[in-house]
Parts: sequence; structure tokens; C-alpha cells
Amino acid sequence: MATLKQVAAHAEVSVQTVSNALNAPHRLRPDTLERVNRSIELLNYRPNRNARSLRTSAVELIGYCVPSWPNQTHLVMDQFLHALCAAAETSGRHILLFTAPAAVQGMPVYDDLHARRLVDGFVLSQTETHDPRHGWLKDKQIPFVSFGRVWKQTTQPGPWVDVDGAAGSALAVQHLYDAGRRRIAFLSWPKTSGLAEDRLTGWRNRCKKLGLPTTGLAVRCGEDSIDEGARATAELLDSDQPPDGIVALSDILALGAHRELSDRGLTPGADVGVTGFDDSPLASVVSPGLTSLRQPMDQIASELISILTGTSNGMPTERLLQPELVIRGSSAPG
Amino acid sequence: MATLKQVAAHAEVSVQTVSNALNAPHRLRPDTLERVNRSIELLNYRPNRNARSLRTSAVELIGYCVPSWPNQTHLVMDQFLHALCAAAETSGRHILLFTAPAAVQGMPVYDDLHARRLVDGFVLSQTETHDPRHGWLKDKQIPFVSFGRVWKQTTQPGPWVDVDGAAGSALAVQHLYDAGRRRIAFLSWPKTSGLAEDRLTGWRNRCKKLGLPTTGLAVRCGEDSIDEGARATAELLDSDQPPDGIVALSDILALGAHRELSDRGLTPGADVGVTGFDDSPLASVVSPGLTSLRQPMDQIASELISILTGTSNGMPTERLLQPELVIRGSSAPG
DNA sequence: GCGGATGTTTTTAACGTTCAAAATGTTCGT
DNA sequence: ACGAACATTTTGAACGTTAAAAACATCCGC
Repeated sequence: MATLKQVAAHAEVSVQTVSNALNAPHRLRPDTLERVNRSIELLNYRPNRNARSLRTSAVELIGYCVPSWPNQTHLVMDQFLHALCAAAETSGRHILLFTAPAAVQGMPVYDDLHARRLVDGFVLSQTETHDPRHGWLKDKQIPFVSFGRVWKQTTQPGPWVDVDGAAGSALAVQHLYDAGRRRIAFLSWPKTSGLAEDRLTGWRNRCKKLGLPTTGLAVRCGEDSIDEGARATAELLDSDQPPDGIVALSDILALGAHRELSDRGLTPGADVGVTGFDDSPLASVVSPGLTSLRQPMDQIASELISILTGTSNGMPTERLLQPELVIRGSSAPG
Repeated sequence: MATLKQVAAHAEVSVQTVSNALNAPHRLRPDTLERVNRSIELLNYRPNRNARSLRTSAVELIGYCVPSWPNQTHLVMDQFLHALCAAAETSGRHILLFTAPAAVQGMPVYDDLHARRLVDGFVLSQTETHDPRHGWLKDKQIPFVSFGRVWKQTTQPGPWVDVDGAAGSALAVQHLYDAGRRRIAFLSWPKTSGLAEDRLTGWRNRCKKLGLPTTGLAVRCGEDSIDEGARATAELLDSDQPPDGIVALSDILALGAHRELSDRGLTPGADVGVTGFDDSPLASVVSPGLTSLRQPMDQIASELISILTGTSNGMPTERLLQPELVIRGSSAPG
């Protein structure tokens, strides 16, 4: 483990000169720079991050609380984490994982990590309606950015990046419409989460805009499970005027619709168009493949990081990104 | 941000005494300890981890490379990460995520993170047949432990923790046998991965032990998808002697079997018993629920951490843990 | 060849902590 | 009341880096 001092001795310059060779190479005379670089290479020197952080009081680590809900599944978590890591690394930073109790009970953990200088700031995800973490972190002046809006905020929320769920639903509706569908249903969630309302609104507005019916076509599922999706689909299919298209709030619910249709001898796509949300690994693993709305993970991650690290000069700190419709067999024209 | 010096001034002791109050409280006279603790509390002091790490040269961070395979899904990744974080935190450590190219191409990244003192060591996962990372890290004397055996090693591998796939398959076979099944098939993967062979062997041996047939009952699927699982199941059901039980190598393949049975008007459980592997979120989200083999994530994680941190005095550094059969409707007696 | 501007390198002093050794205080047997 | 043994506290130095200022070198115009 070579240190600056050893490199300096080897290159016959002062310690500070070696430091400059790394952090401000333009200050060195070209020949000195080359000599120092040779020594660095030769001794295989790597700067000690702890010493650097102590001096500069910046650790270049970003905290992310790994979520754990017993019942809800997080099928795109690995995609998100990978994108987040990659984005952090483009600016020389890394992601530090930790666990914490939900909501405001977890805040002391955030505070502690920041106070002990284990992280510079945080990326939040799975923001809830009126998420208390925003206000708390803001009060403590701890840098953060959240993936997901704070729905129905009372206080001014902090910076966020989110995906436009309403636009996503509208895309799905439009796509089914273009495929000839004229009665498009919506599978939703039980409790009014901001996310569910957002996606529901997008469906309703686009249907109205296209002159399509909506009454009796929005079904709330009891939970995010294949069974509930299937049950809701059965309910729709058994009604007087069954739908010929189904936009689901999640891939899981869509998979339920997929199964119910198959069970009844109907083919998703050929008979009833089905779309899901999030383009989870499941979407490509069924047959016909499930048309779904892909969240632009790489873009989300890089926006999060650039807002958090203050790289995004002048850019707004509230960014609504557009999902992308990934078309597979389940929404083929009838 | 209070420092040791400020706390010391406030408590009217030396800096070292405050340090001792935190790291070796038995050295202080009870009344001094209490006075120092009061000052610590009052000033809301938190030790600066960078300064500590610089001095002790231990960062208490463990690196984990977040895997990314475009085609293969990692449905239990969030469970694993959560368990790993929680286990790390019980010893005051944290997980640092990073990305790296696969196999030996990624090793410079590991080396760099260690040399710059961003991490003390690594947890590997998804070890491959003859994984080159083991030997590489061992040569460089970088501490690590892997989740997953190194199959067919030529060199002496490093420490690992793994789940006994053979025992898992045997459990599943026995369970189906106890439910009255007498022709139990096995859905496997294409290329001979150590993991697949392990699970396959467990099925074959237990079948033989129970006097059950195995010939023609092991099918290799082209990839880990629902479609392939369904195709393989169709192949089995169409044969002269169709199976009455199916043990699948993964939940995804099992879901394929599940679907194929349903499509044919058969009920998983009532007609053909089906089991999966890993107890992914999918298992509980279909109906009837999929019987699956749960990996003891919490135990895996704590073994990994204790081996890595050297807490496991005397314990072997190769630990094979037993999966647990989670019984759901898909394997109900016929 | 001198003052000033600019370019390059070194010196000094931290950042906040812990280790090792030294200093001081306390207890106790005799 | 003395010193040995022990308990408690302080001092000095170090971990490896960078910021700021000082020192030194070079170049230019006049």
C-alpha cells in the first residue's frame, strides 16, 4: 500500500506535488507530471479514500435504504439498483445500502449515517402519500432526492424524479385504441395511493378524449396479486358489456388478466388486448408476451444522481420522465 | 457537527478520555464516564467514521457487486440484499454496492475498491462453475466470502456459504411422494451448471431411494422462462406415461408447469403436484399457490458476514445450509 | 537588470480520530 | 508513612490526505 509520501520520495518531489498531479495536473510542468505519473504507476499507488474524505469532508457515498415489504413485491428492484450504481459511478460515487424502519421511525438512522459521515446524502424511493421523510431531511439540511413524488404534500417537498404514470396509462389506452379496441377497462389498486390515482386518471382522460366509455370499467383489486387481477378480469368479462382491452396498474395484475383470459379459452392480444406496468421480468416470460410500460431506469438514475450531486445546474429539481411502451403479443390487434 | 475536542472541552477532560468513553468505557471512573456521556448526549456527538477509519484502517464496509444479466431474472435479489444489509448492520458494518464486468474482467474493480480503502472485503454471489474470482482475490489477499459454491474447482476455493440444492430436491420429491405421487418428473436447465446438476442429482437419488422411476422424466428446458417450463410440461404430459408430480429447478419453470396444467383443465395439486425453487414472490401470487423451497436468507446472510468478519471462530468456512419447503396448494394430495 | 506578472513547487497546518507511552491519582500492606 | 501495585487520565504522535500560503523560478516589457 503505497502512500503519497512514498510516491513523492520516489519521484523526488514534495507530497503536495503528487497530490496536485492527481487533482490538478495542469499545475505541474509537463515533465514533472510525467515523472510523477511514472512513479504512481510503478508503485501502483491508489489514494486512500478515508484520508481524502477526512480532509475534504465529502465521502462520495450515497445512502439508499433497501425497502422490505412483506407483502408487496419489488420486481424491478435489481434493475433500479443497477442503474443507480452505474449512475453513481459515473461521478466517482457509490451506493451504500442500509435498513431502516418505515416512514418517520426510520429517520434517526438517516440522521446517524449522515452525522457519522458515512454518506453525503440519500436517494429515497417508494415515497408514500405525504411522505414525512422529505420534511424531516429538509429540516436537518441533509441532502436527498426522491424517486417518486410526494403526493398531496402539505409542506414544500424536496427534489424528486418520477415517471409520468398518467401519460403511461394514456399511451397504453391509445395503443389499444389504435389496435381497434373500443371498450378499455382499468385494473386498479385498493387504497388510494397517489400512484394508483395518477395512472387511473391517465386512463380516464385518454378514454374520454377518444370518446370511449369509462363507467363500470375501472375495477379496484384487493391486493397486487395474480389472483386479484384474474378475479377482477372475470368480473369484467362476466358483465353485460365486457371490455375488449384491459390496462392494468401493474404487471402482476396484468398477469392475472392474462391468466383469466387463457383460462376462458381467450387469447390475450387476439381476443382482448392487455397491458401492464413497469416491464418487470415477468412481462417477457409469459406467452404471448405482456405489453408493458417500461420505466426509463437509466435516465431516472442519472437524473437522481445529478440532482443530488448538484451537477444539474439550472435544471429543475422536479423531473417527470416519460415511460416507454414495450409492445408484445398481449396487445396485438384483434 | 461536534467533535471529540468539543465534547472533551465541555466535559472538562482530555480528548482521549472521550474516545475511551466510547471505545473502552471500563477504563473510566464511573462518575467521569457519566459526565462524558452527558456531554456526548448534550452536544449530540457522533464519531466521524472517516477519521476513525483513517486511524484504524478499517472502513467497516463490505462490497457487493450488483449483478446484471440481461436475460436471467433475479427475483429474490431484494430479499437477499435486505438480509445481507441487516446482517452487516448487526456488526456495525454496511454494504457498498458497485458494478463490475463479469468474471475476471471485473477483478480490477474489486482490487481498486480495496486498494482505495472503500471496502474491507467482498461478498460474491452467483458464483459460476470454476469461478475465477476466488483464486484472484485469494492471490491478492483480499478478504471475501461467496454465496454459492465454486463448482468443479481446480484450485482451492475461498470460503463460501451455499444452500443444499440436492437436499432441496429430495425434500420436494419426498413431499410429493407423501402426497401419493409415484411418477415424479424434473424440469431442469440447459447448460450444465453446477447448481442445476446439484438439484437434479437430489431428485434422481431420492427417486431411486423411494423406488420411483426416473428414466424419461428429466427434461432440460432451453431457458428459464414460463414458456419453456410449459413446453417441457406439455412434452411430459403427452408422453406414454405422464408424470403425476413435477419438481422444477426454478419458480419460473414451475410457473410454466402450473400454466400448462391449468390450460389443459388440470389443477396443480389436485391432479399433478408441482414444486418450484427459491420461494420467489411469484410463488404466493398464483392460485393455487406454488409449493417452493425457501432459501434461508437471514441465515445465509449472517453466515456470510460472520465468516467475512472473522466472527465465526472455529466454525468451518464452508457452510451448506438446508432449504425449507414452503407448502402451498400446488402440491396438495391428489 | 529591475518590477511585475505568471508559472511551478514546497511548506505549514490542518481534518478527527486512536495508539502507545507517560503522568498522575488511589489503594493497600506493612 | 512509604512504596508497590493498580486505576485513571493526559500527552504526543501518527494515520494519509488537501487547502492555503509562501517560496522559488521564469518570462516579459522597458
